[in-house]
Amino acid sequence: MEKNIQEAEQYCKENGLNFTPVRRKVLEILLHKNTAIGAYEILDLLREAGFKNQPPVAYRALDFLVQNGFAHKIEQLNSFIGCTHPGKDHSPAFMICRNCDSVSEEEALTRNFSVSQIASKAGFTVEKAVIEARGLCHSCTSLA
Amino acid sequence: MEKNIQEAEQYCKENGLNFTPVRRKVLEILLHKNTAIGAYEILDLLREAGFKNQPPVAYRALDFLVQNGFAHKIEQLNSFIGCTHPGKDHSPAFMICRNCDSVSEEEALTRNFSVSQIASKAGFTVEKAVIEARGLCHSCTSLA
DNA sequence: TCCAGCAATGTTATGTTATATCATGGAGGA
DNA sequence: TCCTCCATGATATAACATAACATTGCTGGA
Repeated sequence: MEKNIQEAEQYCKENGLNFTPVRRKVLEILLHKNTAIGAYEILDLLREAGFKNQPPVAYRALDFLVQNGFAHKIEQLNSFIGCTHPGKDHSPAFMICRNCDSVSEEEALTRNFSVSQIASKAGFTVEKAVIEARGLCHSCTSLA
Repeated sequence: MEKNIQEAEQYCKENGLNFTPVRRKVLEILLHKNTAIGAYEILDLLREAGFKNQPPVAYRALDFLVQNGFAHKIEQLNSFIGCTHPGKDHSPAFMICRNCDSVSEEEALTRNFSVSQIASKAGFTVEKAVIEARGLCHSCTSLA
């Protein structure tokens, strides 16, 4: 945990990113749990820790963390989870347990593994998978 | 389009599902576009068509359609898209174009294809992929 | 030193998405 | 008939997210 924070700090230093107290605190909050946390729950925890607690405070910090690979948004839950191997250009697959709410991040590596392969490696039983890719469709690629 | 509606009607008849006017209308709305539509936009269109337009009206119809495979929710956009091959137990992958906002549904078949394979078949250039699976984690599977 | 520029944070307000809850109506079976 | 079930009507509010403008505090150059 503390090790991950230090790595994040180091990474920021090397890349000219500003690892401010709120951002650090939010990352600490995220890494503290193995479930995803909503922005407003984070906001509560920030207030308890003496930070301001208007929504933008949390969302800005989360933007920063997501932007720079320290956290991910879980779209199905409208919530966020810390990333334990930031910095790398990775393309993760998340396994969300409907029983214990745990979320585990599995590396899809070069994007050449299927959901079922990833899941079975992780011992996860998939009931429903959401796959959404953003990018450029065929015609828009042609135009560019 | 009209053909898809009729198929949906047929499917409902065979499966004891109630294909009511609102549900039909919402499906028509969804199938009319190749982009995803938000619930409140659907609500507006429902009102124009003479339906009631409180939020639950749209959300209930959408629940029905999603539940029964006539539509899908695009999590990244908080919006919905009609499904052109409902009824089957399929596991789709969505290609969302950031330029023209089109959303195309590609079949991931037995879940044994990777996002990149699916995308390249569709001529889609992936910039960011979201993969989220719901189910049971290793420990919760063991307990059951 | 002074101040222009910039990034981050503070603050207020509001927009957007989604659900809980209770009431009403209508079809079909005991 | 009466009861149950499902769908819808209606009201209220919860939960999630961002716009817009003010303030602060640092940094680097004149």
